[in-house]
Amino acid sequence: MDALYAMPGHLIRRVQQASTALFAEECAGFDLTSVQYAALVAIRENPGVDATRLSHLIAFDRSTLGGVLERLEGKGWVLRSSSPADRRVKLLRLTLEGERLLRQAEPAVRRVQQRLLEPLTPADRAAMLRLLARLAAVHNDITPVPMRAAG
Amino acid sequence: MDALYAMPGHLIRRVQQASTALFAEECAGFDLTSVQYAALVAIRENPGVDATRLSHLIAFDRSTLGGVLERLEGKGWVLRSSSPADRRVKLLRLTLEGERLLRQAEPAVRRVQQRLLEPLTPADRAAMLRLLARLAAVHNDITPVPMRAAG
DNA sequence: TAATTATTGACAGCATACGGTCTGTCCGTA
DNA sequence: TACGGACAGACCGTATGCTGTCAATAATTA
Repeated sequence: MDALYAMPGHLIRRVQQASTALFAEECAGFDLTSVQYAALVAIRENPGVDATRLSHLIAFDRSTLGGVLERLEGKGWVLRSSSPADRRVKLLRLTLEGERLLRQAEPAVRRVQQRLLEPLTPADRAAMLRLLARLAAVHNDITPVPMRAAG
Repeated sequence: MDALYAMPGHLIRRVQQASTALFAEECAGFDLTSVQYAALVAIRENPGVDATRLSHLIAFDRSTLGGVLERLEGKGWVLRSSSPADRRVKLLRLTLEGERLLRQAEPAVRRVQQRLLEPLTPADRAAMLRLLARLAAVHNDITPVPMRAAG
């Protein structure tokens, strides 16, 4: 069992669990998950994206993203409109409600990030960010998005 | 969007994604997920545990673990037997098949852990492990297992 | 001992996460 | 211009991950 507790895979899973729990706690009042938050931010910064490009931006599986967008649309935070240029595509943008929610939630999300690394010293926090970014970047080069959109 | 890519929460999610992808790749022939592997190892090291104690050991939600155990039992790797001492409890142990599979999969799992941190320098690998362990330990003190079993 | 409380596993329900498939659509090319 | 391949979104199926609830049973206490 020592082996299991020392495995990076297991440790990363635990930290991810902590991250999700902190997000849920801080954003309890917003009916918002971390996944939905990432999607909203990406849509705000890229109004008019389609779902496939969005899935690349935030590294979601396309199937997963479909459900996420459906719920965001249901809550009135996102609009999906057919593209006049390409009838396959649905363009995404935030509603005013969506933008308002995002502004309101941002302080809570900042607290999540802060609390997540709080147990570390400032130097260790910087190191952790650097190392995570490095691993994420390498993975990004190898598998930009879970399988399906690699080619 | 820069903000999103620099958030530890997002980065951890990406690294966890990489970890899962590597596990799936290395263990493709075993019909085994990382979650199932952790459960098998913990049962091997603690023969006769019940599901609730097991969920503490590997930090799974109890409900989630139920489904995992069901699948492991279905594949003939785990036995669930009623406890004579407490009729609420089902005791868990590996079958011979389960032990055999675990032995066979272990090299692949080691490769996963190695490949996951391979992009880092040896010094950075050690740092990463230390920092992850620190964060996981702190979270462990605060929420031993997702909600339900904290008391 | 009887009533209360706690615990265990099962189940329902929602939200990711991923792979596979299908239909409709676009686009380059013959 | 017809055709084959690439691509977009919709679905389906499986596996986590978590919350809440329930019945059975154990432990505690009045």
